[in-house]
Amino acid sequence: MPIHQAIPSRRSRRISVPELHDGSDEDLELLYPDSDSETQSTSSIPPVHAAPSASRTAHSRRRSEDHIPRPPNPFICFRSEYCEKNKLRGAAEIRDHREVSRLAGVAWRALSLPEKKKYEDIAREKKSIHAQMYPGYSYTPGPRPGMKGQGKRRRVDDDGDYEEHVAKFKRRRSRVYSQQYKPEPVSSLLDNAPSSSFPSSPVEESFLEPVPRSSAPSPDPRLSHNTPELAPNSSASSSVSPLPEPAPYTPLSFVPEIASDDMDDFIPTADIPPLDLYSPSSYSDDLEIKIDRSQHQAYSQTDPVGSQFFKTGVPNQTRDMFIWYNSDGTFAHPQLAAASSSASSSKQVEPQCDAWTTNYEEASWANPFELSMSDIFHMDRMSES
DNA sequence: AAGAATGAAAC
DNA sequence: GTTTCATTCTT
Repeated sequence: MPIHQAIPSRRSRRISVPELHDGSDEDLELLYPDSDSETQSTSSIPPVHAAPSASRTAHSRRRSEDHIPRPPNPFICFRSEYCEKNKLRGAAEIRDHREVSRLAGVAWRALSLPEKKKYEDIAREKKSIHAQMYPGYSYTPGPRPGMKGQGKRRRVDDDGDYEEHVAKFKRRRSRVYSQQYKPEPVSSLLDNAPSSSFPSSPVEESFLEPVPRSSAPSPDPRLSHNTPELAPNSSASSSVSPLPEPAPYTPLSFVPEIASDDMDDFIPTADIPPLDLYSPSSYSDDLEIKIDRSQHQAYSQTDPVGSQFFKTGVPNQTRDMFIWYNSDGTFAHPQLAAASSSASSSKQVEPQCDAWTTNYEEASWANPFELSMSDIFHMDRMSES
């Protein structure tokens, strides 16, 4: 591991660090897993200035010696792990970390809520450790562009960068959009196709209109017993389905409202994320599956999971691959589970959310990616306005 | 030094 | 609402 030098800061950031924590290296290790607290010393390194990340990583920006990095957010935690796992596995190595970030983003968005929560917990934990270590810490971002003669604003108006700036803005918007479920006209999608990350594919047919959220599938931990691998290995990807035989797919109460026009029917369901680095070049658009999990701010009791939409024409079997199964082959999908157990019910089964707080991987997920990632087409939504 | 992702926290 | 910065490491 390369150790980056701490570079003299361009401006000193004030961090109030009134007291030093009693600094256990364990804490450090937890917060910054990669830092080797051992090498660092013969003890007594004042952990105060010890924000390991500050010197080691930190985006190679100039930071003062005693800069204290922010605690990582859930996504950053996820991304780190994502990187690590793939490194370990020796999966197709992607050097360009911009690409890694894109893929991590895809994976993140496809993550189930319980899985996401896992990283939120991790982030919370790190945050709390951070707070222990730096009691008086408060985040102090650099100067904002608003004031001052745009001193530090990223130059965007030199027509060279403007487009990129816009693109970036839209990208950012897009995730907001996906979180908020606002419908977007197809045309704008076309105009703003995500470009490089994903195959430019026949977007003509658009997906999009978010289907009214019905209660989404959720795992029922009570029915499962073991902990399947979260991350499918890419190697296994070719073998299709050691999965439990899917029951006939019967969209119970979540039959999508079909918007007539160019709107195809979408069937909301669930999936697991690819915890792997897939080369975008391996994507193909012959099978059009829309992966679009919405994110919810709260872990709603009734609608805990985001939705995913499949285009019409996707074979039932394929769709079924995306449905959650328990490891014993029973349905994790609350509705399907209810249907199979009691014929009478079209009523919804409320997922047990408290189980989610502790059991992240209990339910076995049908792994759509075992179909091979190449069958999956992801499309970011773009939004203006 | 920039950039790619998302989210927290600060303006 | 908008900006920075947290992680990672190549380009």
